[in-house]
Amino acid sequence: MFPKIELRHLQAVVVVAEELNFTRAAHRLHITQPTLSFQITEVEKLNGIQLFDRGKGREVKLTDAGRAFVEEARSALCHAERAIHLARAASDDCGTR
Amino acid sequence: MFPKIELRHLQAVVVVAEELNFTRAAHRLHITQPTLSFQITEVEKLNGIQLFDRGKGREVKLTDAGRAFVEEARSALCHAERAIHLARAASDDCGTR
DNA sequence: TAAAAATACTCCATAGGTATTTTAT
DNA sequence: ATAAAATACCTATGGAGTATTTTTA
Repeated sequence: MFPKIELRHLQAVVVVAEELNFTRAAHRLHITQPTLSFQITEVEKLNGIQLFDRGKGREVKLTDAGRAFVEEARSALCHAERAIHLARAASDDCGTR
Repeated sequence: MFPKIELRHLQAVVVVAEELNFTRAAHRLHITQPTLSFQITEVEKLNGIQLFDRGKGREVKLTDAGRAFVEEARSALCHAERAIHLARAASDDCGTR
């Protein structure tokens, strides 16, 4: 019923998918590489899915499951931000009415 | 850039909006009423928005901002769940291929 | 006075960090 | 030899709980 992840996990997966490099992704997210590594592993373990192939060497690749996940994750993040923006806009309307 | 809330907050707002009663909503969320009360306040404070009118008495009402927020929050939660479902489906495809 | 939300406080789980190891170029 | 990811461990923040107070219908 309740998703076993938080927005921070979605954000993490999306950025890693864009960078295909944990170290750079961690910088963008303002967290350390081990923390990011753990977050991704957490998402995969908790939900029984494999999002990235990183078995062979240091090259990080999206799996098919990862690609599907990222697309929806982007939408979720987008709507979450819109929720705040629209609520702010509605509040401001009241202020200037 | 990064939303100052997590999915649990979105879930909390959505359920309170449906119940219009913090105690019942808390039950549905499997948390206590004070915890829920605090979560909602947190969302409002951190983002400078007012989602519920609960100044007068014990009647809880959605504000305009709240209504806008809830709609997007539902979408965000929906996409988050779909992210997991689709990823699982993609994984299973591989297994049965 | 009863029912519901808010407040005060306490505590523990866990998110995040540092240090290190492993691995593949 | 280097660059990047994983692992181990530790700490501190804050998420969640219990107890209590406030409020109004």
